[in-house]
Amino acid sequence: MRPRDENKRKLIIQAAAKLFAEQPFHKVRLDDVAIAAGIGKGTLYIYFKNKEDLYYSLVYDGLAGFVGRLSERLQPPELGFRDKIKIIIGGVVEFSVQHPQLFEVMRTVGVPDASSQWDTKRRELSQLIEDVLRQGIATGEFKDARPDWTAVYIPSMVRAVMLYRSQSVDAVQLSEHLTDVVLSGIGRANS
Amino acid sequence: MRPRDENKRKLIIQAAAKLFAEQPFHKVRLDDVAIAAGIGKGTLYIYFKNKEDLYYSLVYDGLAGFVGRLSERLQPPELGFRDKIKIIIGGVVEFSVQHPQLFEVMRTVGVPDASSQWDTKRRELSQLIEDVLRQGIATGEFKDARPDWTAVYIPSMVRAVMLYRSQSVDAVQLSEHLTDVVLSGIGRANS
Amino acid sequence: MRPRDENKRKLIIQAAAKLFAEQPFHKVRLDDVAIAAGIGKGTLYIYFKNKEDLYYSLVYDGLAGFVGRLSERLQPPELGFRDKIKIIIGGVVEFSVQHPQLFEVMRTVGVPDASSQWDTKRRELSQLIEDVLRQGIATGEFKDARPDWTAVYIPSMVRAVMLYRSQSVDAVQLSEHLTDVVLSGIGRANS
Amino acid sequence: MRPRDENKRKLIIQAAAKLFAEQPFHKVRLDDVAIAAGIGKGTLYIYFKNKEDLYYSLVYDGLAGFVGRLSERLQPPELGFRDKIKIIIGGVVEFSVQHPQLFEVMRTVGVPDASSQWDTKRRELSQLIEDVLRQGIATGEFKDARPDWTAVYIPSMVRAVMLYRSQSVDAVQLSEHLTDVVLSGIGRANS
DNA sequence: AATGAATGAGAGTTCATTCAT
DNA sequence: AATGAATGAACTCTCATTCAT
Repeated sequence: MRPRDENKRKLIIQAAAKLFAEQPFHKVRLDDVAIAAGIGKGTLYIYFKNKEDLYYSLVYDGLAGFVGRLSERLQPPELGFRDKIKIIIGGVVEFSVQHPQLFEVMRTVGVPDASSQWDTKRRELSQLIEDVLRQGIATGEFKDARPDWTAVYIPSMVRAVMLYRSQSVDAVQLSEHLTDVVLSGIGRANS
Repeated sequence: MRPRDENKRKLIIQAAAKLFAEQPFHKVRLDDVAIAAGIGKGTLYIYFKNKEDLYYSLVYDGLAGFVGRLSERLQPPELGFRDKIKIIIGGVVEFSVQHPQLFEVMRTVGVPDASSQWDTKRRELSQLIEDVLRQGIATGEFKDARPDWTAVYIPSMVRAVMLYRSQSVDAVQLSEHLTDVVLSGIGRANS
Repeated sequence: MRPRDENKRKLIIQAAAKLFAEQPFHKVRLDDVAIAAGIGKGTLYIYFKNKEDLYYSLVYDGLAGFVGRLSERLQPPELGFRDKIKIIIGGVVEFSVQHPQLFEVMRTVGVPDASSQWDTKRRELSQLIEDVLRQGIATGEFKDARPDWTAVYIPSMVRAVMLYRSQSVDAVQLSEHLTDVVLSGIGRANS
Repeated sequence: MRPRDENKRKLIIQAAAKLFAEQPFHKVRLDDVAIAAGIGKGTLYIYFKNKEDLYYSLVYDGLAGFVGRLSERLQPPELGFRDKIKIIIGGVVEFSVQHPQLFEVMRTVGVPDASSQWDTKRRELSQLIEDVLRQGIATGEFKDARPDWTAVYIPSMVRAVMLYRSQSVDAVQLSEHLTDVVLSGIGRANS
């Protein structure tokens, strides 16, 4: 008996991510995913229930990894809240640059069953950001009437730039610009 | 294929908008669109070249109307740049509230052929915003290294809130919060 | 608009009957059915819900026609019960000769959902026979402890001969033999 | 593919018989057969060439055992032909009661390659019955123009009752009724 | 001998599109 | 212009069979 190769799942997800990034869901053929992954078509169904499952697993895996890593980076107690915001923004930008497919993929995704796994991870990310904001508000470092909204602003801003301005984006510059806007806004005079 | 009855076209677009808002592109059947619009399936092809055309036309129409109206509202020469930003944000929010389907629809949309009509309109909106920003920068009222980026931030922030926080959104409150963040940021201390 | 051609249903059923008679259910491809009927594959799904539906419809139609005709032939009040038995046996034999595919088809059919349409027709046939038997019993012309069983014997006997002895079957001879056996049995001495 | 463990073969056949009795051929998955038999899927192919082979082997085995046993029971030279008919009918009924699955299974079976093994066994059974009939005819005890046909009637009658009236069947009663019909028929008056 | 992960041909079914009416 | 019956390409998914272990 051939042992279940755990790498194969990863392999499939990678191949699929690429294809889903290039075309919308309905144009991606599982035939092509199988070919790209170098496996048989039937094998897909050993690792994933169906096309949707593959799709959401892919988003989930990517997001879960990212949120996990980001969460760790925010642990050090010596970090100030502004530092944390920088880390968050930097992290989101970095992720969007390193996994453009994945970021791209999430565009097609609607709001799935709010119960679906990947949505849970998305909420987790929002919560992570919101928590940082709330702590900063508590110390008076931030002032924000709706940190829950601000928490969803941040990833969406990155996404928008990557989506519509991707050719000319420098990660560092984008991080700095975003941090600037979020922390200080663009208004200068007559405030 | 030449629209004879302009009303019928609107009818179809309305019916389609509802369905495309509820389900992703590939799950919407033209059969259902025809039924919802109360017309025959073949009639769709009189008014639209194919499914994609219907889809993009729908987004285009909505967006074009919005951009047109917004553009007009920004005409009065007595408006200050901060007022204009408020108008823009208010307009986007208002649009997203009044046409949630349309706003929802755009989620599925990827970056279509950059040449596609609706993308043109999206760029027009971005440009509209960017222009206001640049003018404000010129007068020293705004300070922004990348107004082109900021221009895409704004609609994306609205979109994100509508998408993920839609249950609890009050239009006025959202407008104000957004304006606040964009103009002043959330940072208070140590700036 | 092309009007729904009611002949088309018949056409499909005929083509399908031939194929289902030649091969077991799972070896019949709908592709081939469509080709044989000279229609598009999708058209099948306008007239039938799916492969099973086509299959059972086919059996049902054939059986319904037969039971209807047989029922009429048994109407004349001047018929004696022995005549009626002869008519029934003759009818079943004739049907099995004229529609060998259909008879053949029924072999594959299991006992479907007892609720399925075709089973209803089969029961109707059984009942028709049973009624004749019961009437004959009432007049003393027949003696049969279980006319309900005898009613199912008769078609099954025809079926068996057609299935396993089909090369050498003469309809008239078979009818007479069956009538003989059913009415008189084969025992002669020592009864 | 050479059966090493004769027990395992039996095990598989038993498990398969149950499944094939419950569903038509094409709905039975070898996966399920393997699970039901408590063995690996690949093991099936050690004992049987393929799905069809398993299927026919199953029928063959059951039938072969039955025909063998029946044949023995008919050996005693002191038996009269009527006794033999009773034994045959009783045997068929008993078999159909004890192995309803197997009996049920044979329904799906078409006329396979007339060359297939199981058909040979079926012919053997027919021949066994026909021989008894012919001997009875020779002694004048029976009168039957087509004992070859009568030979196929008998099992088919049992099958039909088991298939369509199975809930209410008492083996002894069925045997007696069948014997009655076959030997004496149901006609009483005016013969 | 035994296994079950892997395979991929082939099946049923859907649905955007066409076209006769 | 309007229709919906007809189409068939293309899809997802199944499952008998193979084969590395």
